[in-house]
Amino acid sequence: MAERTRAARVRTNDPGGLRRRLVDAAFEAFATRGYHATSVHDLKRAAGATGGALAHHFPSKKDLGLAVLQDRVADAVEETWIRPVLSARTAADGISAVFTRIADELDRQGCVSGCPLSNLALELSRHDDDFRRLIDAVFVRWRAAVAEKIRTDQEAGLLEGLDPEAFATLVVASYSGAMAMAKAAQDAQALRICAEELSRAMQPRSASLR
Amino acid sequence: MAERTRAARVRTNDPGGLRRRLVDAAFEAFATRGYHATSVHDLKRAAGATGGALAHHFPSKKDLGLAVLQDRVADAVEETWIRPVLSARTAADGISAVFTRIADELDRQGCVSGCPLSNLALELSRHDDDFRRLIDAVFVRWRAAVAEKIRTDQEAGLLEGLDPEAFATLVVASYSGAMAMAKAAQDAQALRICAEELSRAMQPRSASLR
DNA sequence: TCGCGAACAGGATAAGCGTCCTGTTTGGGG
DNA sequence: CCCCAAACAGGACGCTTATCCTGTTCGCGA
Repeated sequence: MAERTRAARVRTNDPGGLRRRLVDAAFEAFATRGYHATSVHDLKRAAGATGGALAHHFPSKKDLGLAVLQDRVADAVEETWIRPVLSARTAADGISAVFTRIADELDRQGCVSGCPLSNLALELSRHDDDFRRLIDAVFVRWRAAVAEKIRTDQEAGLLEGLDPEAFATLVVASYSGAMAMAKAAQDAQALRICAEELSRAMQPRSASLR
Repeated sequence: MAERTRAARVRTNDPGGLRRRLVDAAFEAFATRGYHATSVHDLKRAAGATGGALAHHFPSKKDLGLAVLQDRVADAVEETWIRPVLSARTAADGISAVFTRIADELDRQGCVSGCPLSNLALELSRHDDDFRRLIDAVFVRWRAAVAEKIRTDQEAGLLEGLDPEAFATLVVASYSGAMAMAKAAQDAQALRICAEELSRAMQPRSASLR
């Protein structure tokens, strides 16, 4: 049943590489177009894989989705949010910088696809509980990292008067929601505004005008 | 081709009623399961309509989606957010009350389906520009109403030191994002936390601990 | 009362979907 | 070198999808 008429039959088994290409293609597609709006045929074409190969690595579309969440979405949050914030001078600096950097990137690439985690969260949380658990775990990790940085600042005397966990929740919620508005407006301004307002909310409570 | 074997053929033309039932069913389904995850067959069954009737009122699924946004989502935001906030004593009261009321409702009904507008925003904004424009318009209206209430408070001397438009953006973003987290956690706590943090951020900047 | 357009019934249709199956190729361990 | 499990090819399969078509029924205006 294999192809024989084509000139050179050159195939090399590369399980790790093909698997990675499939998850990459799925991450890209799920994050931009959505899980249900993406067909497995699209993914096969994007990754240059055949049905047999896909079925071998991922028996079902759901398995691919779970792999995307574990192998890509979690890392994306780690790279774009957690590491920059933790390595910044202060929590306020880090949070503001992340908002600004992402807004700049969106302007540069000219379109807003939204936060991959939020996109999948809204689409899949109620669809399947396995998805929901993974998504929630990423949100928990995200909030915990921001809260940790805030607490570190407080212990160093750089910040006062905030509940670390609560404010971290506000930060993550603001980002997620601002990205939703940015996606609807196709304009990153909402992100910059929220960054500014969060900075204001973090300032120590002394008499100062704007 | 019509049914003749069935006992009593009782049909009454009710264009307005059937149309409303279709849009209701679509709103319910799109808001909870999502647009792409809902088939038109599901909608026909939920509304008790036949293919011919659906096609008569809505030539395509997209037409139904646009009607849902115009006739239901916009009103839902008006009812659950804009009117309560505008009619509250102060902006701070209104915002806090809406967060709390919705959190209570979610606890009572035991599951979190999320904000209909945000759900559709993330799923459809990049899918189709007609959807995107309608969604953005609702966000704009939403933010403007909250900003208006804040400005009214300021003019009455009840509030100071806030940029109305900017803070309204933070409020809407926080709600949208907190609802996303609540959906992933299936727990309304994120909403209560954000309400509390927004209240703190609205307090005049005097020396007071928590 | 009657006619005509709007409202609706019910299925046809073609394309697309996710999954699975059989067969072939690869490459590392014995 | 050989062999066998893993890796992959390619398509069949059954089901669902959204749309559309023809035919029937309703109900308002005249």
